[in-house]
Formats: sequence, structure tokens, C-alpha cells
Amino acid sequence: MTTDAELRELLRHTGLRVTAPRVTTLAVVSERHHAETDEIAEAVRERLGSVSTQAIYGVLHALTAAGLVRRLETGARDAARYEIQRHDNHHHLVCRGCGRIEDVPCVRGQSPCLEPSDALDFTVEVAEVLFRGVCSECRATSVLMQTSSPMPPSSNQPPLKEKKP
Amino acid sequence: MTTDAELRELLRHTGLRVTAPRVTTLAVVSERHHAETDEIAEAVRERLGSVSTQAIYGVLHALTAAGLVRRLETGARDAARYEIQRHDNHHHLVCRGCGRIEDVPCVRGQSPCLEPSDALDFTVEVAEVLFRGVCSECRATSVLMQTSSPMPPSSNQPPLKEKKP
DNA sequence: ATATATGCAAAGGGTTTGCACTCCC
DNA sequence: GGGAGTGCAAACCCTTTGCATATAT
Repeated sequence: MTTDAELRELLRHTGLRVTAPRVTTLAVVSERHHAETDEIAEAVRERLGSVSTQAIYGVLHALTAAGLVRRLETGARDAARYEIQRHDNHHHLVCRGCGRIEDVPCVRGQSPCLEPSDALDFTVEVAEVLFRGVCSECRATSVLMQTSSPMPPSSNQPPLKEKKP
Repeated sequence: MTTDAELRELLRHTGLRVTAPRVTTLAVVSERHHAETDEIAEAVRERLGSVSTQAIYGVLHALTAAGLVRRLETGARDAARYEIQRHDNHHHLVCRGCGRIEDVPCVRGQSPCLEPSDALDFTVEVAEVLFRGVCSECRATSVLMQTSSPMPPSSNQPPLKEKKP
């Protein structure tokens, strides 16, 4: 848990102007992991009253650009999700049943955790790793297993569009 | 290079109906790697005459669902890209300068090439790995280097919107 | 005082949907 | 013949953009 004063200090220290929407957005993101933009907007409004959607987008951009927040894109047409930048270099599991996202420590634990093999003439700045599959709950309850493995891992599935029930 | 007859046979064998848009789309995707949807549409039309955009979307969905084609999503708001499913389990480098995409063999060479560490209760079906950075050409020519490493790998950068020049 | 954030409204862009028509099997 | 594929048009959804106003430093 981070206090409001600490968040203000964090913003100031990063060189960002301190505004109510920014402080509150930062607080919300640090509390609810992997929240979507409109979830965040709703939560911010609960605490501050009216704040425009565009303001939230602006704040999230600023926080992302400043490196205080990390933006996740779990599906091309889904809403972006955000989490606090902890610099612990973790990756994500996304369940195609319930849409839930879980953190998973990096396989190699260090950054860069994955190097594109050998002498490629390419400067890697970011390695994004996303594991798609089925969480234990969904595996137990549902009929999702039919797609379980006709295709090998690292093949993309057709786009899914399930929403959390 | 794959002949037209082979492509028809491939479709039939997969249980898909054989139509001109499907055969041609498959041919186009197998020739131009990582093409975007509208690039594919344009190329298909060059060979077949008028084909609706929605037909192309439908074909690409069908081919993806059947596992003949692999869909790449290199940025949440960018167009999807497609490549032939070669089952060789490779990953991708994407240059933030020119937008070009290069294949890179899997770091571990096998599928699943990456396992979320140890005893997580999660069935991994797909591991998507995307390396973002700068290719040799862009590194040499441009002013992109300013962002080179204030943030450690595996941190997302703010969304980029550069288009190929 | 001044550059920066926010509010409001509208556009943007890739993708999807609904329905009639046409084609493959 | 019958069901899937295609064409056409319009809707969708998240996100971005433009400009006036309010705010932080």
C-alpha cells in the first residue's frame, strides 16, 4: 500500500505535474492489477467525482511514458490493461476462459530475460512474453477443453472474444 | 514455392471448401511474409479482380481457425499481420523505426519454447514472444536512439505510431 | 505568467455484423 | 439442393485529435 503523499512525491520526482486525476489514477492502478482503461476511469470517478475519459487516457499515457506504469495488450481488439511498473521483469498468463490475467516470474529472472538467439543485428529493447491457455478453474468447470491441443504452442489461435461472466 | 494445385489440395485436406479467394489468399500469404490485411486484400484483387474486404477477413479467419495461417498482432491498434503456419515455433522481432518484422528462431527451439516457471496451475497453449527494438538499418540512419535504454527490457514503451516511410 | 492538464465533442481506423445472393460439394 | 462463402453497407469499440478552459509550478 502506498500513501497518497508518496504517490505525489513519486510524480513530482519523476518530473510530472501533480494533479488529482494523476494521483488517483496511480493509486487505482497500484491497487487493482491489470485493470482495463474504463475500469480505471470508473474507479477514479468514484473517488474524485467527474473526470473525463480523455483525461484518463491522457494520464495513462503520461504515466506510461514516464515509466511509472506498464501497459499490457492482451488482444489486438481488447482494451489495454495497466499495471504498476515494478521493474521485476515478469510476464503474463491470460486465460482464454475467464479472461483473467496472472503474473508469472520471468523464466530467466533477469533482463533481458530472453535474447533473440545469437548474433542478430537487432537491438532488443523490450521482450514481451504472453502465455495463453486455461486456468485451473476454467479447466475444471467448462467445455473449453475441446481446443486443447490440435495446434502446437506458439501458434496463434483464432481471435477470441469472451468476456468475463 | 507452392503450386496452385497443392494449395487447393491443402484446403480440401483441411476440410475447407475450395474457393478462388481462399486459394489466392493462401498463395499471397505464403509469398509475402507478415503482410497486413489490406496488403493481402490488394494482392488478392490484383490476381482475381474484385474481392470484397469482408471476404478477405472471412478467409483469413477461416484459414487461421484451421491452423493454416498464423495471425500476428504487433501493436494493439495496428492492423493484424499474417504468415503461413510453418509449425517451426519461431518468434518475431519488430523494429520501432521502420516497422519491419523479422523472424527469429525460438530461444529454446522446442515447443513449448517457454514454460511459465514451475508448478503453476495453468495450462499453457500458446507462448507469444515479441521482441521490440531497432534494426541495424534504423540504428545507423536515424535519431531513434534517444530512447535506447532508460527502461529495462520487458517494460512496455509508450505506444508508438510510426508508419513505414 | 506560462506551459501543461483537463473537458467536451467528434473523428479515426481496423474489424465485425446482418442479410441477400452466389457458389462449392 | 442445401449449406457455406461472398458482397454490400452499416455498426462497433477503443482510442486519438482539436480546440477552449482551468490548473500547477
